[in-house]
Amino acid sequence: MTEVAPYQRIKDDLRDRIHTGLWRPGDSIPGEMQLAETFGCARATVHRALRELAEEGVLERRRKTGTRVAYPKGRSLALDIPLVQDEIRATGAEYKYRLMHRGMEPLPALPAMALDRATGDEALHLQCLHFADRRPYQFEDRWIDPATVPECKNESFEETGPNPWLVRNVPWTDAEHTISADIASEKIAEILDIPVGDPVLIVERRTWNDKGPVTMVRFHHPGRTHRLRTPFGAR
Amino acid sequence: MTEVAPYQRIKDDLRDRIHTGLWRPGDSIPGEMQLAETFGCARATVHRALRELAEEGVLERRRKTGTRVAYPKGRSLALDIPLVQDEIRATGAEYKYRLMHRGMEPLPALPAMALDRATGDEALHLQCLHFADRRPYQFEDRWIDPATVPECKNESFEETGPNPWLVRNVPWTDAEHTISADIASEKIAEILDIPVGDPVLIVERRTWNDKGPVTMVRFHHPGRTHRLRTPFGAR
DNA sequence: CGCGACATTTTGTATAGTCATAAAACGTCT
DNA sequence: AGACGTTTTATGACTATACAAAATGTCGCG
Repeated sequence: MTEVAPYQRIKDDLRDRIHTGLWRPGDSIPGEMQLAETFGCARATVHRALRELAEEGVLERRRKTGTRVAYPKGRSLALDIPLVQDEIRATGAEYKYRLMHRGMEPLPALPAMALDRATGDEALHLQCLHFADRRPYQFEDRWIDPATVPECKNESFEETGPNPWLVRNVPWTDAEHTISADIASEKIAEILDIPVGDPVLIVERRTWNDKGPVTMVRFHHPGRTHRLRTPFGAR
Repeated sequence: MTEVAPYQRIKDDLRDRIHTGLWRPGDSIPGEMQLAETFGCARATVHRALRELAEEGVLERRRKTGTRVAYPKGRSLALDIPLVQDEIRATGAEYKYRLMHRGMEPLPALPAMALDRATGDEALHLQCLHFADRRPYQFEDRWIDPATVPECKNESFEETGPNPWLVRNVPWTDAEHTISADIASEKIAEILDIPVGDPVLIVERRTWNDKGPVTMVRFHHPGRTHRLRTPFGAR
């Protein structure tokens, strides 16, 4: 029943040989044809296993030279960044959303640069608060480029946050995330209901379309309580 | 030019249909056979395109039901966490390493829990500083489980940091990362040469083997200057 | 000796055909 | 009508084969 697919068995087997140290970084491993023979399967099956392992960064493949065990590079760490409401509801807490500010405004220097526009160009500025069990959980400070997303001007964002709306209505192709730490300014402290000087964890996101920059947003979290964590067993 | 592989063209084409809104989340898309016909290729080629798009989370596939466009879930964000020395040297700065402390010590409560051992069990405790151009860049506070990695007791870690050594000598299978923000305590402030109360970005990592927990480590970075960022164009 | 043309090797991709598997739809029997 | 087994259908996986592309090594010519 839970018969594993052959290509999976091969992947696991090869991974094992690396994890046990039988094959070490830099080692050349047998060619596809030879492996196919030892595993008693077609080359295509071995190929798939090797291809996927290479995609995961475990192996490095070059034509003619063959396949070798990759030197461990930096870990690439897969963080899950779910929609806030999902994240909060997953913990069993009650989610609440409040729009604090909405208006077309000239872009200050920093967001302008982030959106690749000139300082002073008009853009939609949104500030929202997300609550978990009536306590501030995340402060969202967002700019949306009306040139790329003209529909945003007709949205009030009173009821639903910009994130779900954007995710649903504006497909994007590229994103960049930046994570940093800061301390709460007076304004941020008041908004998040924490003492001035407390740590704040900041996630900044910029997204692009084929048409250009879509939005740039900074999420502020109370740093003492908030953590970003990878799911266990990410391989 | 047909320099791109057909399965890639198909992937891009399908992605486009989604990004342009032709196909929207929840929509069913044509079956493999039908797509194969419209693209003028074999079913296997379409299959590969669909499989990879499903792996990327763009599509959802169920037998008999067919393939449909996935509702955008949380983004999973791939952070690169390179070895410190690579990270520093990549910026052109000079890298320097200093071992501050090394000793077999009874585990305090927190690291003990992280390593899944009893408080008071002996483990190897290391504290190191990594410099970029003579300025403190990262403070590393690490515990290594000697039960899983007995060789660690013979390593001085005077010259090379524990990270490269572990990466090279102790294969691991699972890792968990946690990112959080804090403010500099007196001790951390002195070590990192920043004012007390400044923000600190903390990355914590736990890694496992088939034999059990390997190591747990906390990296402290000056938060005003340090950023974690995703590589651009991660799709 | 230098260097370009060519052959070889190994991975990459495509194809058709087969079998497996899951789930929905259908039909039959009670 | 409802329960249960059968058929249908779409995806999932594997095999075998063929050819393409890339990198390397080699041969031969000037």
